Amino acid sequence: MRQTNLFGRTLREAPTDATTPGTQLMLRAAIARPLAAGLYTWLPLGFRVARKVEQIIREEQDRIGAQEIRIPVITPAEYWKETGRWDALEPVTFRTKDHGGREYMIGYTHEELVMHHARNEILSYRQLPTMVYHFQEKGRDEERPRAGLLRVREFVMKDAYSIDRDWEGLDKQYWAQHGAYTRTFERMGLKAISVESDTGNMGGDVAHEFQVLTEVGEDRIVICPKCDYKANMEKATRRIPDQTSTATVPARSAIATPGAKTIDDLVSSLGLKADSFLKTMVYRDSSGGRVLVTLPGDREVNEPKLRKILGVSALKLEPMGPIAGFLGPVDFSASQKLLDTSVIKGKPYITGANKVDTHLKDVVFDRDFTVDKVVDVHDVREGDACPKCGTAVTIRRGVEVGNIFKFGPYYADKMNATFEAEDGTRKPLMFGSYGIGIGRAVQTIIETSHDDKGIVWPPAVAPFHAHVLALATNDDAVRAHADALVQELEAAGLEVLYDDRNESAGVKFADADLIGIPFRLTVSKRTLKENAVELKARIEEKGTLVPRDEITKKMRAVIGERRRP
RNA sequence: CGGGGUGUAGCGCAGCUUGGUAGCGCGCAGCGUUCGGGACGCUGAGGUCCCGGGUUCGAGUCCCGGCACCCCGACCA
Repeated sequence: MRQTNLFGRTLREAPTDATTPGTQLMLRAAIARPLAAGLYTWLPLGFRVARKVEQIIREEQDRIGAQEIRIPVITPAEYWKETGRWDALEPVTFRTKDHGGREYMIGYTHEELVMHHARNEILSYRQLPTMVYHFQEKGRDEERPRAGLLRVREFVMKDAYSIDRDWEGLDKQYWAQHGAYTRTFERMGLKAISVESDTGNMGGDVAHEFQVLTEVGEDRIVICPKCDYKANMEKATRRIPDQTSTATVPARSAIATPGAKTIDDLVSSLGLKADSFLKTMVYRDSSGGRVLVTLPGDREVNEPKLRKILGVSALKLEPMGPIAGFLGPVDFSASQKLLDTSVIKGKPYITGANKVDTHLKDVVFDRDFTVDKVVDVHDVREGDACPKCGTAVTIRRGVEVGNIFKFGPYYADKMNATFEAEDGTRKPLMFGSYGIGIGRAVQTIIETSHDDKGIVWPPAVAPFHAHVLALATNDDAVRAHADALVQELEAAGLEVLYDDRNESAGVKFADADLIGIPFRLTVSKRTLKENAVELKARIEEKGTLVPRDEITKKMRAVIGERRRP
């Protein structure tokens, strides 16, 4: 590929609205261009990377026996209505109607469609287990796209679906995918770790995410430095010290706390620590009843955990008017009262009195108030005890590059998808799904593999194997030699980007560093004199002269024997 | 969903306070000189100043309304 013909140009300066280093490099190196908020067009350099990422995924999916199919982008409403997700996904999906008024959405994901086909194709246990996958666009009307390709509104995902007779079979295919993911990310140069995750609006209950730790990530991951515990903060738990206070506590009494509407206010006005208080909040459950949630003043509600407990997809604090800020669990009537597991038994707390400017002191759980359920609804923090081994955990940011879900019969039950088992009974198809976002993977590679000059592509996903630079393109001898070299390399099966532009050496070197192709081959008057070519790896400071007649063999060796198809 | 910021040439920005011929750097085109780390000279092209309305003799600039994009926060009782 001649660079004079390359569609898309490199930028000296990144647009100011590109905030992460990877986004800046992605734009500067002509990987992709924005079209609208959260919508990007792949340019040739980026598209080549995306295709290589896809190919690695394809090979690893094929290796575990998954079969490639393709389901349309435009999906009819009827299947989504069977599972209730037509309504549940409304706020985050793109929808349209055909001329006959029939409703469609751009697939947010494809579980329903796979399940629909599966129930028609799979009649007998003899056809199981099986696994299919496809690469297809997903449309998600994200409230807030961000960081270039990291969170967008349309993107290609590889989504795979396993179908089994029973939990045992599902478990086997689930872990086969887990293994495939580990190999897939390793091959594309991503250091991804597997963490326990919440299942969100996907349904089901067992899930892992593959997270790449980086400061630009939007997820927070709880990691135990000692054992193997790793979990998304949305799901993470901690070992709670078994504390019980046996001190004799005087009867509760009211105290005046004018204007002290927050824990911070109370801490500063009463001079006590935040964990001396109980904070109480009111939400609504799925049937519209008031839910009272009480937890220690130094802890915060973990909304994903609470959503799951309440079975709702969105949470909203109930407007409580003037007594907001003075709420407490004593004598408050609600359809459900929840207490967080970290509230210490027997300990006297200060709580709101459900009366303006008033709190109650010496409030003890079980003596002064009772609850319906004690549940884990609090955030884990840096330094909390690991739930497995008790070591202080750390919290890091991560990008979720892949996820795997074990649904079991969840979709089959809703969609009446059954097969005839060996004993003649009808059983639900056991289901799992497994996703990797292509664009996010590419952007994450850039975020985690660059230096101050540009991208450093892992060889397996680089847009080209080699970047040939002809210095002084107006020199006939240099040009002729570079032309011949490129031809020879391409004939040997190498993918070559050829900088044949009439630019200064500095510009060419700078662009080569920016684009980040693993190997740079320089042809110049200087190298011609030695009858050699300068070979420099992107990750090395200096290059070496390689004799002209050995260069192709040498490049074949460093790239591997891989030929172009 | 809320808050903040920004829209002027392909990119980065100035001009707006105080209304009066739309600018700078990079990039781009032509010619010439250069040619191993973002070269130099000369000449030149390139604008719906986000959109609509208003005020005014006159609006990039002032006023009103809208749109787009970016960032932050996810309501903490």
